Amino acid sequence: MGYSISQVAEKFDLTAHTIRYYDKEGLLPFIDRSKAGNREFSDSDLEWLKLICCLKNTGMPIKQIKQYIEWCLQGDDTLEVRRQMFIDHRKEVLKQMDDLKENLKTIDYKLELYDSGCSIPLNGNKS
Amino acid sequence: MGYSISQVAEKFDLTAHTIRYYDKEGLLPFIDRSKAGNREFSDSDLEWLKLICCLKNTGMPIKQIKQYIEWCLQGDDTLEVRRQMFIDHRKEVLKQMDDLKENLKTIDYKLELYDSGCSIPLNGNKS
DNA sequence: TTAGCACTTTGAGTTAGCTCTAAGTCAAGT
DNA sequence: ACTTGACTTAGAGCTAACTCAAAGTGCTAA
Repeated sequence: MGYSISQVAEKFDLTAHTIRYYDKEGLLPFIDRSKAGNREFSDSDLEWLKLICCLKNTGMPIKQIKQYIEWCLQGDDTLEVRRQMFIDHRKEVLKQMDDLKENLKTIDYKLELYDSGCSIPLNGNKS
Repeated sequence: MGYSISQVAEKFDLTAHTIRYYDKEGLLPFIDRSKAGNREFSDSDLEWLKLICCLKNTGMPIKQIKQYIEWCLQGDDTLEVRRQMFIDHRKEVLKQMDDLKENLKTIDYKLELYDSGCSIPLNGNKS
């Protein structure tokens, strides 16, 4: 039977609109249809969508995800370029984590000032 | 003398356009002007901008940052609401770090598959 | 004094990623 | 047969955050 678009939407905390948008953008070229023309997601499709969400949530643009999907469809000739994409993207994710850690320090510093009851946290007369 | 907009732009890896946009949106109501009408940033202004960039880079919308700036200008009456804002935002940053860690696992798993030379990483015939 | 450059403003345009509407199809329940 | 509800498409609309263009001002150096 497979999953309907609304079941998948619920599972992934997306809307059906968004999933159709991803499909339209070429991110889901492998989804089967029922006789009525409705999308039917298999378990393997859910794995694909999970990866797509992972890439999207780590800041990869839709267009680049689409590029990756196209490489996948092209077969083993693109194995190396796909591997390299993950290596590059991994580096960006690590950068994001570092940046987040740095920014957390700034936030914690501000919180210390607020918690200490100091009303002049930053510059003497405005913060 | 203070810093010109282009000096600040360089320092923060922003464009002068973007800084003017932030100013227009009410994020920089404290910047002084030279006789010629040009913005002159003080060291204290740079601290403000640093905090603004920190909040922006951790996903806070411009409108909410503007709200914070307005609270700051209102004085000590808003100390508690500002403190609470940082507490809430800190929680969101921690959530982002957790999500990033989870997604990194997925990426590392894919990389293992690619590195092991397996051409069928996800679902048997398409990835 | 004139050229050049960095700055100014207003307001329009761009991009990404949705988000929604309209009009319609299909299958199941009463 | 009819209603209900989930699905379909094409395409328009929306929001956030820039990004740029046009027209103009004011300092500085030759």
